[in-house]
Amino acid sequence: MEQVKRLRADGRRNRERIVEVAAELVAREGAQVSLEEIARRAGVGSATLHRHFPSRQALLEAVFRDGVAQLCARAAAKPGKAPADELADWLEEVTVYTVTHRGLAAALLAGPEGLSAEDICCTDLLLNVVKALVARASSVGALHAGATAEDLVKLVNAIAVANENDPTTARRVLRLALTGIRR
Amino acid sequence: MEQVKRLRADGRRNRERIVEVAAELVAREGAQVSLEEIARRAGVGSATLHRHFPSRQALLEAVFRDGVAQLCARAAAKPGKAPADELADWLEEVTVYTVTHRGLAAALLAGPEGLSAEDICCTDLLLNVVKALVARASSVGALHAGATAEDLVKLVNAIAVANENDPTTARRVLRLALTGIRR
DNA sequence: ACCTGAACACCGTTCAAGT
DNA sequence: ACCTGAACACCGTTCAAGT
Repeated sequence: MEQVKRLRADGRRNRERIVEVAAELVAREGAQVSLEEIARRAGVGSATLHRHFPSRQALLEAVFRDGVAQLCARAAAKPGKAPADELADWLEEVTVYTVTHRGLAAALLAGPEGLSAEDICCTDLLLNVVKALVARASSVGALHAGATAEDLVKLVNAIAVANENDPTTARRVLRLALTGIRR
Repeated sequence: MEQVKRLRADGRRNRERIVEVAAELVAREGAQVSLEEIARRAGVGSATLHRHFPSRQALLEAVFRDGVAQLCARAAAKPGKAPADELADWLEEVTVYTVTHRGLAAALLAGPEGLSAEDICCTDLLLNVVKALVARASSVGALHAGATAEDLVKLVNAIAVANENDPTTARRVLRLALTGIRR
């Protein structure tokens, strides 16, 4: 799943170990965790971490990409609901997933900046799924014209980053946003 | 407007100078600007900054409080629109104000944490206004039951923090959220 | 009462030197 | 080709010593 450049065996081992330790520490301390500490616990020099992952964002993406890809894979396997409900439900699922995986919201918000041009970021994975769901709901006329996939992803990311570790509030605020304020 | 404890004249001057410099640097570099640099440019020792403002959040609040208070004061002076429109318009105004004042979104999101218990934070100022507008719109039955003032402030803060320096997108996403996705 | 400068324990990034 | 450890220029916080 994770596409890795051809590396010498020790290089690959180090890379994997760094991501493993990073996942653990980011989950515990958030996206701002010290890179120095990650390197220390992974048993590598700080320069090694930095060459494998030229930016904090690149490391965060490596930590979260597989999980997000799996989340996206689950989007297809849904029962035959009304397309607008399908979209709403999936946005809710993404929101809860993001909020319960510390550091992911921050990574999504930063998007592709700080990444090398070739690798696709988690935001793009999500965006593709949302685009498909929006197209489906649109085609049956169930969607408001202003509801674009880009803005919906922005909205979900925004709510997630503002409610890290609080899935209950995040879900409630998202539902409010998908419903609108007027009776 | 800014309530200041009784201080010796030189203490008061230093405090004012720190807030002045902080406002300038936060506007230019964002909420994460170095406190060390603020102290340096204000011509005080870092310890002095730290005693006047025991946390970064306390300094940010001091930087933004007056502006937010003025924004809140403007809420009353509105023509006689439908209450739900009045609420929507004001939320839009807050969003644009926040997004165009760099660092404010981060300060609002952090809320009262890192502040001494007595001083009221910017979030509370906004919340009071939104509560009043929600009550008015609710009383004429124009509002969806799920739309609480607390969640609306959360929503606005979320959208603002995710769209710093991009008022166009922020406004568009907010309108989407206030309208809902369904046709 | 309030200030300063130094001390402390960090941090991210880069680079020469190793294997 | 990949690694390491040290060097560099920072950072926030605290504390002794000053006025």
